Amino acid sequence: MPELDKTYTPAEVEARWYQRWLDDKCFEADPARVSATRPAYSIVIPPPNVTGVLHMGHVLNNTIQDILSRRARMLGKEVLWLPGTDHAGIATQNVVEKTLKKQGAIKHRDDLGREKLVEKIWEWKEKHGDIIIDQLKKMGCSCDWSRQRFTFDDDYNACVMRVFVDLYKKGLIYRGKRMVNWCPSSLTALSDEEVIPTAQSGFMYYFKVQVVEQPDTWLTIATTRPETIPGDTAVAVNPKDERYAHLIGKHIRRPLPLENQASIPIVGDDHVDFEFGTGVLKVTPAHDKADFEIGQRHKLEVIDVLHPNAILNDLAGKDLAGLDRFEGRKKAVELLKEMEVLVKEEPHQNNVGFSERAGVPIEPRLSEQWFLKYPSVKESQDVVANGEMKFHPDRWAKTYDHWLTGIQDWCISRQVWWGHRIPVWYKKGSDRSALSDGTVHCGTEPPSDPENWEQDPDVLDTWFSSWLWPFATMGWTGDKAKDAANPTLRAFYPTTDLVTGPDIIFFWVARMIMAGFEWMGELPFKNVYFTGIIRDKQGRKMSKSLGNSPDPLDLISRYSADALRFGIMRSAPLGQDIRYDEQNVELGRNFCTKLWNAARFRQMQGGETETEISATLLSSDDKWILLRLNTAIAEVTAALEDYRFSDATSTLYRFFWSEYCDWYIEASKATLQGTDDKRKANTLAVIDFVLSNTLRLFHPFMPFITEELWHGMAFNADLPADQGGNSIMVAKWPKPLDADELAHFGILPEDEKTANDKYEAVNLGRNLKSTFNINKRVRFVLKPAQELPTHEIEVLRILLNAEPLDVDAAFAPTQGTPSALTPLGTLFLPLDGLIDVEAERARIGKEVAKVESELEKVTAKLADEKFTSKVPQKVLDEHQQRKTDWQEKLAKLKEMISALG
RNA sequence: GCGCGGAUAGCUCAGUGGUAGAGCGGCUCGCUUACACCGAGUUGGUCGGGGGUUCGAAUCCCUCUCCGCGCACCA
Repeated sequence: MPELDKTYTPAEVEARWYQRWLDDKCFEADPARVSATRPAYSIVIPPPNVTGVLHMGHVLNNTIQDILSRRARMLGKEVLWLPGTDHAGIATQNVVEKTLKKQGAIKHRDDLGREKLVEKIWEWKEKHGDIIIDQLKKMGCSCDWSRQRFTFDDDYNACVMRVFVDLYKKGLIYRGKRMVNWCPSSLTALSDEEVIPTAQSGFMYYFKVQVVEQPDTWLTIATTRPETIPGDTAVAVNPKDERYAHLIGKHIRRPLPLENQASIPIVGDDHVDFEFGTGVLKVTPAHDKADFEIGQRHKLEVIDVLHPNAILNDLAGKDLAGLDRFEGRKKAVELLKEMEVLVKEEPHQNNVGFSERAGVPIEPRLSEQWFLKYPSVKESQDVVANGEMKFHPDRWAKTYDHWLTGIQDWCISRQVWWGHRIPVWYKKGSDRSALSDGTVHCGTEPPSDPENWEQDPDVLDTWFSSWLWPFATMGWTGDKAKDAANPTLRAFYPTTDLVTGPDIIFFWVARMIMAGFEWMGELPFKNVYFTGIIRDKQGRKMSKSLGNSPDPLDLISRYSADALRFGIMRSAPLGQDIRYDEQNVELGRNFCTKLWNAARFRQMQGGETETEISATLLSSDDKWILLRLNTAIAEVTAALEDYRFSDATSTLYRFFWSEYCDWYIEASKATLQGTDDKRKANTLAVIDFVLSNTLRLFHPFMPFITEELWHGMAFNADLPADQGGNSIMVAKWPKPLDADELAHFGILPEDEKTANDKYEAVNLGRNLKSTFNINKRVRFVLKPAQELPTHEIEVLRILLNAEPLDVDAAFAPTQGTPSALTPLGTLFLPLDGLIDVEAERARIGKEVAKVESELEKVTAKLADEKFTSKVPQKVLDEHQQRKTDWQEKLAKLKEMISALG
């Protein structure tokens, strides 16, 4: 056995093993190896932004995927964890544009033009694209890097084009002039999902307008956006509103712009809520979704008073033109004041939609966009509703179902340049509003006479490429015969698990399911695990602007990747948000150190790795730890099968730290420090057995240190290469000893009690020592309740740190000797009158009080006829037994007090 | 407004009808030949409030309060 270093050096170990795993192609999936006895297991990574950097959310998400993948390998499956990145259209273009502007290279993207800018973005991608991938590698992620994909790869691009053309031909993609969410910063349309409603404190402005036909009548209108008054083309009231109904059909004078105070109609529309504001609504069809609909119903004029970048245009009038929308608001209020029509302004809370990527308020805007009527909606809804696809936690199924029920068409076009260009060409000189077969071309290839055509300038929403991820990454071609012969698709689609955040359930998960059905005829994954959101200690979401997100790479360098992984998994209960606390990572590091030292301890006992355990030589402690190991294996296995990762880590922690290290190893020192070589070798065999199982149980969580120790302890030595000889990654996942094996070792369930009783006696003895402030080795005397083997006495002595431990059935303590009732008998701490009798009396008195109170409770219950007559026999027996136990204990405690004198 | 989570020890969380738990922290001891990134001991709770069902409720029902999230509305 090679000797382990005194201290663990994770940085060196982690780098070395990761390279070795890569060299040995340990992560590479081979569809040819899939068989009935070697089933496939697959996950596709939620592709991070190609120019992004790793954050804690990635750590959580990818640790889980790695745990699932690594365990699947240990279960003997052929595993494909398929990695890659996405091009994140708007975000990436924003970053590059901003950088170029900062460098002074451009003022506006038009200065460079489409081709040049896209070139610059590619340069950026080449430079930054591998950062996040390298970071995932630092975490230990066991992805098949040979299959790494990017949403802009040629093959992938072809999939996107094919899908667009297919949907277009099916009539599901159409072009329409509609109100969309417009981002004035990125100058593009956004889908509803990319708009985040955000509470804003603003003002509600009340202003009055004159009814043209009745100059004495004034109406008061409430608005939050006075700058859009020049775009008003009507005011609306509810026809059922008695205050105003008689005015329908008349007109009011629009106050702005000053040079064009047009007369606009008063219309009746049910949309108006007469409880809200004044019950009179100004209608701006160009700048509000609801207003646009009112406008449609009443055939109102549409006046767009904003430039695309939200600067007011000439139609807003000379006072407002050229102002930004927010400055324009102030100016409009001033003008209303000057005209003396501003009635009041009140602070007002409302929700304003913000662009998810650019962080600015979006502007509802009428524009020509491409829309998609979602395909395969019913299948997608059913597959989750009927439980064929499982969500964990399953409450997300309800959210998913709700969204699909009220689903709206998806605006898929974006007015940026970094993205998949829409494969539609228009015949030059043709009228785009009246397209026909001859004037529009939609195809994966340009028209044969490209000089006569112009391609649509728009690109597709990034999610329009991401929704194909589960099969486009596997080489899907859309050709039935080819795809049927594609070994990767055949073996690994549908994938097994998807791990993602619930915030992208609509953006991504739902759409992937639809795409799966539409083009593969099948669901894309069988289980979806939704992680929680990582929050800081105060419960705030982690964000760049708050600066409360730690850098995972920094954590790795300070604590190791294993520590980070273990720490984050320990604090991530199923379905709940995670309070991140660096202490958990520190605890992960401590755990690694403990593991390292426990392995070193084993090595220091010498001897080769022992494999044969002799049933006849097993001590009660050996049997106990084997039973505890069985429980731990069963618990961890069950927890992982239910995606309860933090439960799994709790079990690992409890088993290893408290059961194995604190009790078993300490107890086995009786043997290891003894002179019986046969027993010693047998205990070492038990230790090796337990450690080799422990390392395997830990491996999915802490891949590096477990691999290092697997080899360091030579547990790989006698194993075939593909079963752990080469790497712990493919060692067999532990199984509890079955009934036959337990019988072979002569282990009975009640063996657990034998050791437990002993440990309880130890606890009580230690407690005695600390009560009397004894911190040296001292003499204990046990007056045994039954005969004890010498080995057990030696274990007791070591655990009690007693010198000596006398066993004396006839022990007659001097008055005042502290003692404790233990399952093994009465344990005395003879201090030869050195103790404070009063302190001891107080100590036992406290215990008496507790026992008396418990006894009182149970006695009262048993005296209550309502209780005894209604309760099941089993519960009654339990209570009876409890009463007897407390009574006995009380009697003995009283004896102890009287023995004090 | 509708829906979904959550409220248990100082902190993070287990605990779905039968004697309230764990880890961390705090405090007190201790460098006993694996480990001070450690060991031993100890201290912490009328289980958010109120009502109900029950012999018995942290647990089931009703109701209220507070925190978080989603959807709708948002003039």
